[in-house]
Amino acid sequence: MPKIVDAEARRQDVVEAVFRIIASDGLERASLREVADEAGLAVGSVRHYFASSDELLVHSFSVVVDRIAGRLEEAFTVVESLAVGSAEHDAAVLTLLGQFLPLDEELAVDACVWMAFRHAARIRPVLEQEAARSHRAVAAVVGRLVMRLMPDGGSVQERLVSEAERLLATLDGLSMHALLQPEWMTAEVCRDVLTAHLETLVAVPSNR
Amino acid sequence: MPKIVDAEARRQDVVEAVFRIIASDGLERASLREVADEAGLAVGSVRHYFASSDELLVHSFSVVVDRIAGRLEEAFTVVESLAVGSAEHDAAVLTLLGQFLPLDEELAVDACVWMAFRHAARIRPVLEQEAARSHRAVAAVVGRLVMRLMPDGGSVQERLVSEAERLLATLDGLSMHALLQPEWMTAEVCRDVLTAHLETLVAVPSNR
DNA sequence: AACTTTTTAGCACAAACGTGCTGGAACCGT
DNA sequence: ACGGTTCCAGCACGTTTGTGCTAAAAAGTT
Repeated sequence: MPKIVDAEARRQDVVEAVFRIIASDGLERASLREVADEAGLAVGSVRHYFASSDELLVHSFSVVVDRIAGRLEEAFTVVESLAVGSAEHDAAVLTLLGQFLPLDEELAVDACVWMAFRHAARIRPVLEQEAARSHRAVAAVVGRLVMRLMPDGGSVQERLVSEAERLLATLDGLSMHALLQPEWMTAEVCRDVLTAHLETLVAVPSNR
Repeated sequence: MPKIVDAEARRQDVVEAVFRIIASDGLERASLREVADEAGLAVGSVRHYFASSDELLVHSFSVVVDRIAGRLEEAFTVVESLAVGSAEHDAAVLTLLGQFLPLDEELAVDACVWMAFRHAARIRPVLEQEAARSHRAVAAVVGRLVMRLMPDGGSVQERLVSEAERLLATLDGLSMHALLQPEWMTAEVCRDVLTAHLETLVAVPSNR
């Protein structure tokens, strides 16, 4: 039999090389040659594990989507295990929302890569499917969270979707600003914005 | 003397070709040859008006920034001319915030181009300056608007910046979702999100 | 009509890209 | 020891890119 190499682990190495390149030089520099160099391989070797450049990028996209969705699900189970309104619950919610933001090195790379792929998916049809999957996964968690936090339990369908979208937009906007204008955006401002938003979520059902 | 051509108008034609290409095929396809084709010119002609590809892109960026900043300033003077709290005032505020969103064809192209350049500026140093200018211009208008709308007139400096950032993040997030996931994002949801946000802005000063 | 200067068009080159293809290296089961 | 299979490396080809350079076309002034 042949040389035994853990193919899946090798693929993962290559994917992480892709992540590093996207984070530092952008998606357009993630060519086969650059990726191979970054991974310490030859172009032919990378192409042994990924049939084409498109397959490499699509797979990389799916990996980052899985990572983010996994973190969100995990953080949400923590939230579910706590009593609504308790201090621990509020902290867990903030932790959950913090998964969207580039608060440490690993989160920053993921946020950066995720953002790059989502924007690329607008143009490149091969990425469309993963982009839709990513949107569904994130919207599901945010939707459940909003349902849990809203005073009336999100009984009004119409208001639920608009509040979910409002939270999601704020999160993506914050993440984007933190990536693009880091000099104007501190972790403290992020936290303040999130807590302010949460107050507006649990507070006013008011008229409407 | 030579053939007389309105050089500035020609430059503007080329810039608009750049916009169309970015909106439909992304920034990475905005090469000199593609732009020349789209503008109905030869590569050499485009290069007569723009010394290099970088200069063309930087100038295009500055044009879209000027366009957006101009619309915002204009809409803000309308807001300033009305009494705070009146129905016309609220409508004018919504109109102002709507300038960020791809609500019609022209706004969509601008939002798309603006988004593309801002993300590219993370990587390409030539675009850095314009990105910073764009951020300052937009943050200034949003900051003044928040100061005008907040119940205490935005007297608490710290809360003012976090509320301004919160509004800005929501706007950019909404715009991004409208561009990337148009199928999940209707103009109605956009409006609902904005009105909901405005209610949270004028409502609770609360504790803190 | 001739001249001058702007405008337009295009060629040529090096660099980088994806990909089809070939050949050697490494390694496991026999 | 020795095949057979997998893994690794790289060449070669056709495209596309930015840019330096040349030269024809166009048009107002003399």
